Amino acid sequence: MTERQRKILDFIRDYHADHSYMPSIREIQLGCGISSTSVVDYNLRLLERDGHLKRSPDISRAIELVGAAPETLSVPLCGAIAAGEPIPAPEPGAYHEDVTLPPELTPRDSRDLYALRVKGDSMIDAFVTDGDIVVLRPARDVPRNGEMVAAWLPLEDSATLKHFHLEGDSVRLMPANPAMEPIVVPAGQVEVHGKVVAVMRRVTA
Amino acid sequence: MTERQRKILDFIRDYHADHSYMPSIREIQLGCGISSTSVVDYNLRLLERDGHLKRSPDISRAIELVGAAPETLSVPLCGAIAAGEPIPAPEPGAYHEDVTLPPELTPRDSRDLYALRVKGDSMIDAFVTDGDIVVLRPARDVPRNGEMVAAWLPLEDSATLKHFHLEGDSVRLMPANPAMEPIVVPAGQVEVHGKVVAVMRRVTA
DNA sequence: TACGATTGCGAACACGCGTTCTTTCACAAC
DNA sequence: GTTGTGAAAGAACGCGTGTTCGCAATCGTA
Repeated sequence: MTERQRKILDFIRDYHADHSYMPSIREIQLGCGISSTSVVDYNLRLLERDGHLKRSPDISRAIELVGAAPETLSVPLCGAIAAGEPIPAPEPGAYHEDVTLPPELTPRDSRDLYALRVKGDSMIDAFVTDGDIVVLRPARDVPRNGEMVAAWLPLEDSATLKHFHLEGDSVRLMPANPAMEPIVVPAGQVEVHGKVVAVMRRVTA
Repeated sequence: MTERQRKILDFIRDYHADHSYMPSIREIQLGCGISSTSVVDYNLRLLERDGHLKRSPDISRAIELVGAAPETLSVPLCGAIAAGEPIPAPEPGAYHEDVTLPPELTPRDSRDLYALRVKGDSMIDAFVTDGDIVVLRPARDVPRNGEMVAAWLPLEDSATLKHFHLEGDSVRLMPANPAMEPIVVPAGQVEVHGKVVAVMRRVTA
């Protein structure tokens, strides 16, 4: 990519950040110190050929930045998970707010994700503490050993975040802290509601 | 707000989500089933008066949505922090990529934020583990007791994330795990490079 | 009923703005 | 040399598009 093309691309990005609409060719011309609109058009054509942007012919300010899409994903914050309380099912429409997921936290398969706010310090053994937001994917199959899951124990009426291990007919729920005892229950006495795919925490201190 | 105005606002939002540029008045006219452009202009004028959007006169497709800003914040990912290595200073321009911060993780004062990727498990005692992204604010004053900080020990040539406690002339760096020993050093032998304001983790298992 | 304010409609106007044509210059290939 | 190509410049063309003006329909108020 030419120096001039990079300058044009940066200008478009900045312009789009300031206003939320796109610059015209003549504004790009002035902003980048180019002496003709045809040169801007020429370079925009090359930038479109290389996939850096998309243009709609004959339409004013119709530039789409393709690579710069923030790709943020909104997932419903369905409630809270705390020791002794059931895990809310990911019911669409039953949530109050959305959590915006940055691309760094977005997994490959982003369907049906939901988020829960962690209440209490009952899961600190898995690097998760009070106030954290955990992002979960509904468990459609048996988790692989070692995955962090939201496990629901019907007999004890309690839920917790643990590492999942299937050993024969029993499930071992491993805390991350070796000083704490794992929970071992028959496979029929545990329901995996979701796998943890991301954790977010705002440190307020 | 009129039914028609709400319809126009929704159409603009959808259009802006599809393309990244704004619709023209005539496209709003067609999209909302309005029979004249002047009606669109009239309602846009009202919407601008009520603060729902902003328009730049005589400029094509120059509509700015004011209330609908996702307010995501990009902060530079300046490098990694690992035991035994220095903490990179937040040098502008020296970073390679950006991290998008969702509004849930954005603090009130969002100036000069920077992010570091945690390498190694040397900070697991503060709910932070390998691969996490920590967001820091440069320490402009003495942290309050209890704040999580990135502390740099010149004598040991090492950096770590700990809870900060100032006690007289010495600084106590407290791990979150009571089973581990705190570090107590004279105040002159520790530099606080930044306060942790957020933590993000993608669980890959 | 009368009247002003609000809302809506259609058409013409005028400028914004993408496009295109011509020309120039540098550089490489044959 | 000629030819071809990428990059740039300037000017003109013409459609895209915001703006405005006149007029009708509706509604509240006196």
